[in-house]
Amino acid sequence: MSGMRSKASFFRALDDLDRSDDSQDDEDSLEHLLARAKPAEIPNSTAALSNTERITLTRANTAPSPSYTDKELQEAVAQDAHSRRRPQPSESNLRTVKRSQTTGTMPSTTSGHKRGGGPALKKRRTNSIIKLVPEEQQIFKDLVFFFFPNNDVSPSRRLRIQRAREYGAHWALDWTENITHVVVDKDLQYSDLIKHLNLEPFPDNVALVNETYPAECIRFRSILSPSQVRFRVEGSTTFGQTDAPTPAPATVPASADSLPLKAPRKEKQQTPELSQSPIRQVIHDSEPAPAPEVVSTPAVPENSSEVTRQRDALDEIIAEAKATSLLPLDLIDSSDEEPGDSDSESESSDPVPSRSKQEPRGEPVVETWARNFACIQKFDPNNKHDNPNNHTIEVLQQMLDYYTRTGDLWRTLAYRKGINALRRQTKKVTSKTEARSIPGIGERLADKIEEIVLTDHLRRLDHTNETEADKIIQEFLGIYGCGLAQASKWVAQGYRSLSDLRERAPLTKNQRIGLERYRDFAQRIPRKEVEAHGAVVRKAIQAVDKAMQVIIGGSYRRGALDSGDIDLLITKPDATLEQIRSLILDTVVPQLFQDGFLQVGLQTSRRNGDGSKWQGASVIPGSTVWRRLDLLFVPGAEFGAAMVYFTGNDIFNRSMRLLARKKGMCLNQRGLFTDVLRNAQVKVNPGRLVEGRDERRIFALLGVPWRPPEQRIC
DNA sequence: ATTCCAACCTCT
DNA sequence: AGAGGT
DNA sequence: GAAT
Ligand SMILES: Cc1cn([C@H]2C[C@H](O)[C@@H](COP(=O)(O)OP(=O)(O)OP(=O)(O)O)O2)c(=O)[nH]c1=O
Ligand SMILES: [Mg+2]
Repeated sequence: MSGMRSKASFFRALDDLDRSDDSQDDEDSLEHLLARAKPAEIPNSTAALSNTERITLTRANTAPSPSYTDKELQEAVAQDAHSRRRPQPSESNLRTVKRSQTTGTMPSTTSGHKRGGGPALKKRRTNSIIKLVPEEQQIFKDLVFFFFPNNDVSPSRRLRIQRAREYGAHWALDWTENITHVVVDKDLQYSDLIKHLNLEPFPDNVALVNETYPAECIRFRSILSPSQVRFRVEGSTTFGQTDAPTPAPATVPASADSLPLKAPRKEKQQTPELSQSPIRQVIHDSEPAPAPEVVSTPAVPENSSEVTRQRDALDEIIAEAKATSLLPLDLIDSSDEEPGDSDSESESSDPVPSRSKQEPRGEPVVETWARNFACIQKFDPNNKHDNPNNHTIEVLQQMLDYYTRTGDLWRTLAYRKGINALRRQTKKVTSKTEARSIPGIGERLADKIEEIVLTDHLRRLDHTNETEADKIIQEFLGIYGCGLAQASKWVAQGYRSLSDLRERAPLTKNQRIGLERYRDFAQRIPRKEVEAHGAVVRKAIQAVDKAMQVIIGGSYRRGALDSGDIDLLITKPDATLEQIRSLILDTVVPQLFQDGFLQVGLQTSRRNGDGSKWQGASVIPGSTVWRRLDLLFVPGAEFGAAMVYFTGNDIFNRSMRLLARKKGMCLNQRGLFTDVLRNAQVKVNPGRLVEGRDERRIFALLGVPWRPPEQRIC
């Protein structure tokens, strides 16, 4: 509940931030800040502090924005004319095609008699030539749209219609039999439509959608289910059905990105290298009854060479739209029938079921539109080596990294999309125009791509990247309890090192701990030690309640050779949250403190009656290095959803959740919910729980082929 | 100009 | 509310 | 930053 509010404000804040910065050359503003605040001026008093305004990292935009409108327009026009003469300019994606306005190629043309004449005629003239998108992208092919109202010529509406037609839709001016979709404008209601058309029972073979529908379909590159709640026309009879009967799907390149402000850490793990045998442990948890035990599987390695899944963090962040489209559309990669799986993924790690079972029909058919979600992607098929744009991508990723660290969410998003688009090109992109023609790559990125290709270098990175202030901020971000806002503020105030902070800066309790244990927390935790921490906690817990289960999640469950922290999920099939919480907080935690295992609590839900986690630090006997420990209390009924959440990785989670959202559902750590009603981001109705206990079923209900934890790295 | 956006929990 | 965290 |  409070979540909604904070979420809305979260994005508002981001938007503000966004607006304030703008580029050109932003980074040296940090240098200015640094220069301005000399060490001597470091504020000591709290008064000084409170007066200090938050100084943003980036400076106000002095440079004029690109403004290319006119020129662009001319170019577009010229190109249009040109291509009309010579229909197939190799360069352009777009073909221009002449089409009659209403239903050109349609059977049973509804024809052309435009109803009134005047304005319609004019419209027809201006619209008679539309640029059709390449045929394979014409998602609306053979569909007939009726836009309501059909007499209004507002620019935005015309644009919508035009775009729909570019994607193959036929536009019916009059009410005809062959209409497949009625698109109702924003502030009109179902009753208006009925009145206007004079038809009472709205034909049930015609889809009724609101004005956002066509654009969304285009965004997802496919026909979305018109019955989704978000497409509902105000006042229309709300069918109980969500989109169960959804016939069609869509596509999406979309996004899944995260804003890991803290240093993205390279998760070097997975595939234990060759000889390094196989510590590979897999938890298997089958059904509702969580049977969390650890089973070690025999060596996996086979060909360690192939997937060097060394993908760096940036790489991972990307993810969303890797292998795009172009696949023959249907059964994604349910390769099931060929057990050999020659090329890849030893799924050897797959839990339980005997391999013989092989379970072929398990894989859901993934709707085409959902294919590009990172969580659905097969795993790591292509990548890195063989990509012709490899170098360009690497450089752009440094930019992405920069904007990530800098907290610029939207630019980060844009870079990720651009990089993903680039990654799925089959040949090297060498010119600006070539780059420009790729969706997701605009003027500025195209410039950068060209520069990289030509000079092997991006000048912008010279000062953006490894600036002194930047490094300091990076260092500060390593402090647990210090985020970008605090780090920037400290830099602006003139603090330049950890010892500056230690000596003079006012710190919160957690920041003090984070600072004191800076080295400890920065160290990776070997897999073995993660297990050891888990064992200590498990022992302590089971001394009190034998049925209580402790499962190691996070990167450990994904097979990582080392982890940044220890994530423990604590559950019992029939227990409620209250029972688990009180057992842990009242009994186990105090005991473990007494044992000298736990060192501090960092987030302990002490205030909150309804806490569901405990975070702190622990030390394994014989060591002096503090480790961050994260306990999650999970009632049995929420086990599956909690496993999904706690296994991650974060990008994978976001991708799953975005997918759920696109399907009108909501996935969180407690379960998968359906029929969620949102009113502009804000959840109005929490929806109905569909599944919480069974991890596999959550995948299945979302239409995501099961992916073992090792493959959930995006 | 606006949208893009995961969904939560805890502390100050 | 805004910062931090998972 | 890109697309609308
Ligand atoms: C950081 C983060 C984690 N999670 C989930 C997925 C993670 O696997 C799980 C635990 O978080 P983390 O422990 O932060 O991440 P991790 O275990 O995947 O990697 P590391 O080795 O650095 O510890 O919580 C999110 O859903 N969103 C987030 O932003
Ligand atoms: Mg972890």
